[in-house]
Amino acid sequence: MNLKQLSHMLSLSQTTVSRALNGYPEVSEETRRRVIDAAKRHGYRPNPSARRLATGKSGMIGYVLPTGNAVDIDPHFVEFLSGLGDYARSHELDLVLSPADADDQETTYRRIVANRQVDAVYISSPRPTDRRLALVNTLGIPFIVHGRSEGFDFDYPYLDIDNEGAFHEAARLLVQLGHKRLALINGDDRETFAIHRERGVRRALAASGLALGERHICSVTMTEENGYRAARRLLEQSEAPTAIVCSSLIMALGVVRAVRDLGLTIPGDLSLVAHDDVFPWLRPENFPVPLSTTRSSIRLAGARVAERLAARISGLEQGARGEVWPVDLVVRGSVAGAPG
Amino acid sequence: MNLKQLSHMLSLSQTTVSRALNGYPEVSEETRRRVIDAAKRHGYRPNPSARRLATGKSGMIGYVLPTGNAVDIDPHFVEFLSGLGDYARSHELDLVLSPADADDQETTYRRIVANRQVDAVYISSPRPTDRRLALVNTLGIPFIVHGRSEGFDFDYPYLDIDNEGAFHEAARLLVQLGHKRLALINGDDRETFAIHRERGVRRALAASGLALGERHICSVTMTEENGYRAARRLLEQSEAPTAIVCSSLIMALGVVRAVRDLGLTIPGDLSLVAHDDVFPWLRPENFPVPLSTTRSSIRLAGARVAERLAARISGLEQGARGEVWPVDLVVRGSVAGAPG
DNA sequence: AGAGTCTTCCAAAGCGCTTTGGCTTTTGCG
DNA sequence: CGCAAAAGCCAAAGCGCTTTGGAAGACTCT
Repeated sequence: MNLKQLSHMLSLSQTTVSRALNGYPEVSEETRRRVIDAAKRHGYRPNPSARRLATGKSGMIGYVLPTGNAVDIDPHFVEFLSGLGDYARSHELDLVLSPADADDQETTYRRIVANRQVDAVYISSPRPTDRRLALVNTLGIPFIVHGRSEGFDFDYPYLDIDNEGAFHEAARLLVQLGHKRLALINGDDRETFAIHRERGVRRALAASGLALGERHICSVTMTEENGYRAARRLLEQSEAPTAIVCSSLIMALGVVRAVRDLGLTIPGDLSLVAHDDVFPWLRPENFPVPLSTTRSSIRLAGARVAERLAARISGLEQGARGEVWPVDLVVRGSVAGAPG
Repeated sequence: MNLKQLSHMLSLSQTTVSRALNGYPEVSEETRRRVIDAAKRHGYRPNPSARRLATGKSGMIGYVLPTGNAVDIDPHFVEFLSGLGDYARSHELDLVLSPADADDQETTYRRIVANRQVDAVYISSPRPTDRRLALVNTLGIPFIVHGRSEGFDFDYPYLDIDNEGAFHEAARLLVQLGHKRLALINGDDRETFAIHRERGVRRALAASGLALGERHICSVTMTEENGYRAARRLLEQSEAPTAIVCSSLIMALGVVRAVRDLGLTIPGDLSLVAHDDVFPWLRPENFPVPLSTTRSSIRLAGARVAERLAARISGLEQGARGEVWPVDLVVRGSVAGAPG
């Protein structure tokens, strides 16, 4: 059933039917009802390809997926996706993933914009002066950044959590508990979130006249193994930290293993706080010693990004509004006063 | 730059230019060169919307993403996606994720097929007589199933791993080591993979006159917490198993924790084997006691599915070819002879 | 009553591509 | 050399929608 057939069977022109369906005012309320009714009855659905060709709108949102043999998709992605899907489903929005060479995403961005394949895109894990951001900004497609960049002279719309505040709070708590030597096991420090987290920790330490030693900070991709290695390295040095703040639950798994291997205990010898993005399959309260966390549901963020993307597409949201979510500090058994 | 402009500047008709570009034979080799050359020089790229409207082909593959408040996307998905992306990237294939209510995916399948939004779809985590499979089969869109269904009277193309064989091998090893009481911590037993795994274990036990007790089998969604609970339940009963086969690394984390909480040891009191889909962020060799696994890279499967999907779209692959990958059994420190 | 203004609808022109059917021009062959 | 077949190209008709530019009739106002 296409527009032609429908309009013919209503003895109306395609114009009128199209307008009636799309809510234009140039059609009487009575005809509109008649049209909508008939459309529903016959299960008419406008052909998206045709509509897209005519309007340039696709009803999809895009994400450029960095790929490559050595490139792993972050497991956080799937949780974010769950949230995005939750919202998108109820609005008949589809998500198109365009795989791109991790080292050349620009080509892909240009392609999907030039082709009008999607109405909006989102960008995740941005870095300071991230090229994707600059590009997308000049290309003029609606977008939202999940996370934040830094060092640009223009504003842009984003959704981020208060990474600095979260890690500041975590570190402050540890300092208050008497810890003098804190360490940070961070994610890739080329990404803004990691920079912010480090900043938060440093600020908390500085407030008490302490500092984050060169050898007390690690920046690695967030795997269990890297968490283990980092922890061993930290704990086996002479000035071993008495508390560790860790950027992910997955790495925290490794930290816990390292602590055990070294015959130490949590929180007796080491206090541990990690950031929790809220995975259904790995929960901090179920760690051998319940893990204190800074918690923020990445899934909710996904839903919110979808919502704002939809709002931008429809013109409901405009401007470069940034949105920063506060992060909960959840204290559990893994922190205690400094030993000695 | 569109076709009209390009053909005009070449003093050719749109017909000829289009044919030259698409490799049709009705055009001389010389003109073809000339056209291709000009197209490249001016960076001409056919408008996909227009092409899609004319041909009905979209150059995208689809996946219906089950969503809902209580629905979590499987973390395996992201690894599969990495593989899919690897292949898709090199072939300029995009992936469109259509979120659907987990309880009503049919509507979405019908929509994306009716709208010709994608050229092919894949289906994952199928169940016996899975309705999606029957639907997609009648809708006549090219598809591939990742996993297998059962109980249909038609054949279909799929890619699966030898789940039964893998778990058979694992169980057989344990039996050979003298274990009499095996337990299985399985995934959702409404899904075929879980059924196959159980079958494999049973077969191995039966071969030695043993059986899988009613109380020695669990079927749960694969989270750390569920692994822990299942293990406790198993190990605290009177006829506690001396060996456990477990359907995922994530659950195995929970099992390890439970074993510790109970003051037992691996492999002294309990032998453990788990299935490993090969996550970059969690590796069996890094478990407190290196974990024996049945291993199969789900990422490679993703790449292969993409490859076959592409082949089906282009008509290169036809028929209902099923492909079953063997699974490696990797023995590490977590298995030993039965205690006592 | 006539002019001007809404209201309601329509015909037709795109959007940019593919493909059908047909028209010249070459080519092959007796 | 003449004729049929093949080669090479083109004009135009879709694909199914949106949107522009009217047109016809109903209404208001003086």
